[in-house]
Amino acid sequence: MSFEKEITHHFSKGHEVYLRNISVDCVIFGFHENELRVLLLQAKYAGIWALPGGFILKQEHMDEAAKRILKNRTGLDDIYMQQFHVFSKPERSTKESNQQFLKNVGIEMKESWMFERFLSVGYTALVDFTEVAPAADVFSAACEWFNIHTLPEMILDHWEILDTALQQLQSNLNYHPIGYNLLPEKFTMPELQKLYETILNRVLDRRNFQRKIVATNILKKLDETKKGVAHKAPNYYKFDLKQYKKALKTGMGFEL
Amino acid sequence: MSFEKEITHHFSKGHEVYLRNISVDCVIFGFHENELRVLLLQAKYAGIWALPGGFILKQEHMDEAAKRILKNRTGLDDIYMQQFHVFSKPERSTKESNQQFLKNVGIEMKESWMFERFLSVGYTALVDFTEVAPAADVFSAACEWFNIHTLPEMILDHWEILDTALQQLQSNLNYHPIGYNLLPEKFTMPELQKLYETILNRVLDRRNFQRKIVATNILKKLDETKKGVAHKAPNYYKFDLKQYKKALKTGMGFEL
DNA sequence: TTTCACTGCGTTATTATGACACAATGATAA
DNA sequence: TTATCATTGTGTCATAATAACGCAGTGAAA
Repeated sequence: MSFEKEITHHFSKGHEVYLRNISVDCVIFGFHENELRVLLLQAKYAGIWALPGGFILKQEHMDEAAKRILKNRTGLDDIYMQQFHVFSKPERSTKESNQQFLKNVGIEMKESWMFERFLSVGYTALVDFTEVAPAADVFSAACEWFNIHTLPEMILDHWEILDTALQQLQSNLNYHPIGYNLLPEKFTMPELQKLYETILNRVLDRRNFQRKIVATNILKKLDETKKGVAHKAPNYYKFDLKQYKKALKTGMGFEL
Repeated sequence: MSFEKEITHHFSKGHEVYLRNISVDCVIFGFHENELRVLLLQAKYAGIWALPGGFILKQEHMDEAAKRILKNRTGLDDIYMQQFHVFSKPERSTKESNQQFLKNVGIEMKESWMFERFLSVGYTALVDFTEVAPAADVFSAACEWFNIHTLPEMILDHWEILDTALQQLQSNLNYHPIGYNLLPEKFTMPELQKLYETILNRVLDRRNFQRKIVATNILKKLDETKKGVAHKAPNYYKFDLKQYKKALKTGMGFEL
């Protein structure tokens, strides 16, 4: 299908497939080079950026919709995602921006379900940066990672959505060992600490951090040290999946 | 307007006023006689119970919709409410039950926005039991308080919604001093402790509880003791609103 | 071979927590 | 009038958790 046809179809027939008035936006976090990053899409004909989002199929669980969106943008399957908030300001309507988008494409349309007001449900995903293959969709010109401290201008209330996700990530980190999803399978203690420091945005005592994280029992120390590194080589660790899941459920005492 | 006319109008024209495919359900907690209670509505013609719920007006913030629903059922204004989860199972559709409802009323209708699938956003409200005047709506035969341990049969997934709300209340209680909304203006230390014990569903040491709650600085001890009580009269306390709000924001360390 | 930045494994002082003791109170019963 | 007794207010102590810091080991680079 041609680009214009696809757009026209989505605007004129989409309401036959999707639920009305409600959308899903995903805040996809990754960790790379000691930086916390989020995956953003660049809207075509505008240059402005947006969170990867989409709509819920008429017979689809909302969680499945979020996973479908994640899969399309990252190629990743079977990732833990979590809804965290519904954004519902009446002014967050996409009417003008969607009409502008159509105009830019060169399509005229008087009415569309896409011109109505949308609530948006925010989802958080934590992914292993090294496994992601960012892919744009038909509405987007680009799909890229951004450091959370150097974000570009974003459409609508997407900055607010992102900020809320970040706050939730920070407070979750205090009670749940979140690292599992953001790091490669094996990692060093300094890497894990940097992840925590980056998310919490403060420095932690190296030795106390190690003591507490080891006390949770969620780590397995591997018989392998990092190679080709200046100074003393740190040991590799990996998560003990069984203990980790147990810890997630009980929400273990875990203050840093 | 007659009852039948009102129903017919809601089913045939409601989509011109409300957003589609999305509803709001409220879990309204109260505390009375050392019991945690929730406010439920009894559906007409069915006898089965339901959480007070409703829909979002086309130009209304979702929080306002929740407050409107609360106000209509309790008469209360200006109450703190919080969204806590979106329930989105495709099977939670209200189609059959709504068709059955119409049939019972004696109305025939082939199509209605009310037959479509609805996602529901759960809201929690904490109210002062003594101030509430439960009021049924046009769909409901009764509006009553239920002890959370002796709940009646409920429609759809409303038990799941209530259970999720309760869990969230419990975990919030560990980090935020929630009592303010559930108690009358002045209260005794044993009353406050009973509230915590009821929500957490375990007994707490009287002396350690007092030490910790006083340490948070959110209470003001009044120069007044409870009258007409057997044994030693407990002192009255009230919340120091300023300190209380500060504590809510910082999410003070507060484990029980 | 030395330097140096970093890692791994400790110690100590302070604070928070859980478990329990005891005197004070005031309606009720003797 | 006085004794009783369940309940409240305050305090103590042993233990656990936490923060702050020391020091030796390692291995690439100088």
